[in-house]
Amino acid sequence: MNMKLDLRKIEKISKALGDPYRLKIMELIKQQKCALQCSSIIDTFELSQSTVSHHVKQLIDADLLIAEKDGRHVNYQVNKEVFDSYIKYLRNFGN
Amino acid sequence: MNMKLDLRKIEKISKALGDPYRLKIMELIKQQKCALQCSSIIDTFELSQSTVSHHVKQLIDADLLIAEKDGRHVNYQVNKEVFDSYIKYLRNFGN
DNA sequence: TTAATGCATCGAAATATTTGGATATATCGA
DNA sequence: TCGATATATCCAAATATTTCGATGCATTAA
Repeated sequence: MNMKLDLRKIEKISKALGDPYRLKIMELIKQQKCALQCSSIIDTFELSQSTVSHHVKQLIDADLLIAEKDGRHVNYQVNKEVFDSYIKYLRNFGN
Repeated sequence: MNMKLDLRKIEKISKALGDPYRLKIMELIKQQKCALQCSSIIDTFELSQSTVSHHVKQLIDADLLIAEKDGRHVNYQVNKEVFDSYIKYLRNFGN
């Protein structure tokens, strides 16, 4: 797909990744074979439900996560395409 | 070199990249053939010297920039190694 | 239909970040 | 040496983010 992210978007993605809980949420979701539900995330941290929801929302707003509603639950998946585009941008600075 | 960054470091790097001025500073420095001086950065933005200095400091603290003193000036360079390690970490999420 | 569950949103307090002025320090040029 | 230049640091104000309790809303189970 190879989308081109503008600077505003790069900033948003970076900001979303710049928090320890959000990084751990990403890792949790990555480690799942299948998509993860929010309640599992809540069980993992010493954070209130609303705080976890807020963090997850930021990851979704940055398009790092894809949310899929499934009845009462919501399943989250890593948006690999956006990660790839972010990495592509960062490669400008590396090798 | 292939250094392994811990989560705390990943967070710091992400946070450093999560600001529009700091992203533009990185781009400015990248675009230089040779290293850039702080005064050039200040001329580029509508920000005070102390604010620019503060932003540059955060990039240095995250090891995204290498500062080299040269008389009255300081030259900045992108730390490609750290970018590569950061990209390597992010690749866990992408492809 | 009603109660319970899963998640989102609102509002407010606590905390962190951003910003610029003032000042410090080091170096250069005259 | 003395004044000017380049950058860093300190402080405080402005702004943004994080956090949680309360509440709302949709869905499922009884």
